[in-house]
Amino acid sequence: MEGLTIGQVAKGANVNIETIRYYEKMGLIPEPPRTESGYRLFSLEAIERIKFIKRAKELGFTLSEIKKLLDISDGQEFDCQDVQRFAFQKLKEIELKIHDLEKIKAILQDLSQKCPGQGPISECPILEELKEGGD
Amino acid sequence: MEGLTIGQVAKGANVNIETIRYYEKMGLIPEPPRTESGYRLFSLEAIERIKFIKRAKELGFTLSEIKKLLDISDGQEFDCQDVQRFAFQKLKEIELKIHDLEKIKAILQDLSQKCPGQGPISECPILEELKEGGD
DNA sequence: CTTGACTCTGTACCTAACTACAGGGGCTAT
DNA sequence: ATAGCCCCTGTAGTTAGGTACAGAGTCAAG
Repeated sequence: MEGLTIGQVAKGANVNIETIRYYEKMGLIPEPPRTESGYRLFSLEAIERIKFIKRAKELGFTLSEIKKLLDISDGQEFDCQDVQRFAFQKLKEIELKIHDLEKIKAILQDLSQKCPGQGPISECPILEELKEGGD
Repeated sequence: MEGLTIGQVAKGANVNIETIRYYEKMGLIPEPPRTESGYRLFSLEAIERIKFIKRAKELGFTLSEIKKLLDISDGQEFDCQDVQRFAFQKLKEIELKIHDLEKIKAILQDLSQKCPGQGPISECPILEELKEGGD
């Protein structure tokens, strides 16, 4: 049998089976070919695609943003101007995210240095540092 | 009248009023003092706190993670070892997030360069680039 | 001293993103 | 050839994170 079953893909990408069918229904992954009896047959790429979706979600992107990203990368998005606009906007967002993450990172580093392994923490400048992140 | 009404805070943080009450109920913001008639009176800090929550959400943190972060920064978390462990783990996560964002950023830059402003896009290595982000 | 905008509590409703059946069929090792 | 695990569709239920009333009280301006 050529290709992976849905269960193998689920295991490989560490999601559950229903999630894969859900992504398929939502258009995030292409409909795979089927066996005679109707079983889905996936390629290894499907695993990578699902892993990507997972990562992007953890970065705060919604499934519909991720779909757009994937559509573009698949060449499904033909209006180049639209792509440019989308890419530019996402780039700004990503830069802001990186910026904010760097700040939280610095704060956490600071925090864990101030914490000697015992006793209470006095005060932390977490909010001060993040007053202006953007909107 | 000393302090801000919930409506003013909502406007200032650009969220709606119900969200603020929801965050209060969830323990993300402290219960503010009240007027005689029962109106909440917030300080400016409340706005910053809510803005922080908003930003952190956009970075893919859940409200309960954000709560933990805030509890620690408020000094509500007294077990220093626990703080250390949490901080260390979050630092790893953040570094991974930054790393993945940098990758998506590079891809988008690449994409928008390949896109001259007209015609279809051929193929994009978006998945190739993100094969191993971590899990 | 009333009108309109604001606030209160409590409960119900909503969307995104799953997750869990139910009922039925397929595959494979003994 | 049957037991045990896998897959199918379809539909219903769940969780997180809000959002929207309803019904009642409050405040500030004219």
